[in-house]
Amino acid sequence: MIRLLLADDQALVRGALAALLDLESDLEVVAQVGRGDEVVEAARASGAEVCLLDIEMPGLTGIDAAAELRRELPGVRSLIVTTFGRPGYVRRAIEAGASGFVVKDTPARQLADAVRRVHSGLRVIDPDLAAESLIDGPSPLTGRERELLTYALDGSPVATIAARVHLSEGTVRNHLSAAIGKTGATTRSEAARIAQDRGWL
Amino acid sequence: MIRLLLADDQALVRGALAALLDLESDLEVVAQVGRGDEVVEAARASGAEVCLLDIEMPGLTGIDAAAELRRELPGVRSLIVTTFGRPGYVRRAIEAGASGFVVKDTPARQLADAVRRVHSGLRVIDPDLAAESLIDGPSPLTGRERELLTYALDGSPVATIAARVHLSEGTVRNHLSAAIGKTGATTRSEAARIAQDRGWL
DNA sequence: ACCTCACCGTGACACCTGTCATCGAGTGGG
DNA sequence: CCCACTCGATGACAGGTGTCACGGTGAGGT
Repeated sequence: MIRLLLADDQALVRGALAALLDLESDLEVVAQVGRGDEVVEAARASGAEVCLLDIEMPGLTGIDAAAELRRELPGVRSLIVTTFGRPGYVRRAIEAGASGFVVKDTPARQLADAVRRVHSGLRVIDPDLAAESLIDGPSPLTGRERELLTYALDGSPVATIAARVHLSEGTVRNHLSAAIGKTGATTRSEAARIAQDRGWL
Repeated sequence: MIRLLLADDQALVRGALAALLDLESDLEVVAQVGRGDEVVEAARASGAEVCLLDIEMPGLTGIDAAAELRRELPGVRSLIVTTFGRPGYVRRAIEAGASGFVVKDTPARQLADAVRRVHSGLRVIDPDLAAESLIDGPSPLTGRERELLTYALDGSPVATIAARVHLSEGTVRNHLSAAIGKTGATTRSEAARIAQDRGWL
């Protein structure tokens, strides 16, 4: 009997996944949480062996939750289950110590198998995403560039961004210009979108 | 026995919802599709009585699929099940003839009840969303403004948008300026984001 | 010690963007 | 019929934006 923890901010999806996995005779959902920062505590209390983690969650990212699990409960394995198969996500998930990465597009019947493999110590990674993540390479963005791009995501004017990070307007423009060059974009909005698509933010 | 059709582009979520609903003794999932433009055909072939429709789907929106169902198979009821509880979505869903609107944040155990109510002819609408949708009013955007805003969503330069719709650059700027005023924004990117949040696109 | 690189800043320049005034054509309601 | 509204367009202007050149600091590697 493999003991599972589910972390997803959408209650309906969480409950549905629980129903799906409980159909398997060798799987048992022992905990469910809707926030990233509740994962470790719930995992400890429930004695979960495998944690299925969504990435977009309030409190803490699924990837960050996987890193925390690695530190606090090294015996627990984590499997990222997410909507967005962004190349950078795969890389960061593996670096955070996750044992698997599955997108929500995969057929439902394959999920239980992925869980079993992760539980037995194998790595489960979507082959297409692994390839993309390799050819793409790691993020070329510096810390500042990444930070400023996240603020540029909604199309804020440079002045607003500069005020938010307490920097000169010219400096912000320069960092963003560098980011635009690295992403191959022509405007900061486009650069921000591209960076997000690749999981660089 | 209520016969259900599930439409959601994420196979895992679709399968999980099927597992969840099949646990109920009076419900039966008789069809599953991953595209909006396959809904009507599948509903006809399977004899579904209630269709659970996601909004974001390839081919056709869940809302548009509900409208098509209304026309082609008036006896079939539709229940929108979506991630985003945008006020404009609720309004458009009801206008399209949907009988219910539920966000994926709601507890899993409430879904089956929602399905039963819809099947018995009642309307099921998230009360918070209904209120928001009322105070918000309908979209103030004209057709052109809405169209141009969708192209502005990714931060494209005005010149690119103008070329795409075969309009003068100045005209595009004027329409976008109007949209910026109506949304209370200061840039077209912000206006586009606000309009999308309210379900005006 | 030297080099590299990320970081912060200034100034200048060409270009893009948002706003406003103004025009004409078409549509539908009172 | 006239009015209100949308749509398309032009021109002009202030201000925002992207790029480049240049300078300076500090951390880390050789």
